[in-house]
Amino acid sequence: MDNYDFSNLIFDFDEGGNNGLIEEETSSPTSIVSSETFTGESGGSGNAITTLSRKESTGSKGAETKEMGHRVAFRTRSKIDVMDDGYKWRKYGKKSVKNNTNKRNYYKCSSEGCMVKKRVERDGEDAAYVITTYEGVHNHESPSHVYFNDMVLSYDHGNWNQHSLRQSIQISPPP
DNA sequence: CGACTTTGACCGGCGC
DNA sequence: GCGCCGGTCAAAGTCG
Repeated sequence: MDNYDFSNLIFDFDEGGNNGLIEEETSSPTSIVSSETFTGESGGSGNAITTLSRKESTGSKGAETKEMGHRVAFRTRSKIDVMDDGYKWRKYGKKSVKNNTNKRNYYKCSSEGCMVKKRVERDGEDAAYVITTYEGVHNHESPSHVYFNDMVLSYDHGNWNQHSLRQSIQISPPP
């Protein structure tokens, strides 16, 4: 399992219906959950780039009733760009951001009816790190029946608590 | 032959 | 109003 190394997990949970529910003034909207329970990175997680300044429109204007769905950002250390999480992803775009010299890849679930989008970006400072951002939820079962981490996040007064984070990545695909 | 990847161009939103 | 940035689409090409 040297392919994936969960040194830093960044959960960027954005719900459109945050009607004043989560209104932290200083707390950044981006909750960083450093989970070292995975492989106990040996000094890997040295610098945590928590400055993910998201221009969240904290301004009043709700108008967030749009179907934003879920947005989760994983920052992992992997040798490969895309992590095979069991779903089939179709690349539909590649762009280079200014903040990052590397290119950003855009993936979309190949299954019909499943408009889940995935954004994979490589860290500019640490090429070993890959930032994968999932957007949306799957409407269908995984083609390979993969049980990813059973992570149940509970929002508790402005703090994300990992209620149940199992590190057992049980992948039982057909041989 | 089919599905998927690749790359450039286009469009929209936001900032100045 | 213009320019910049980010995101998406579509056509061609490639691989299995």
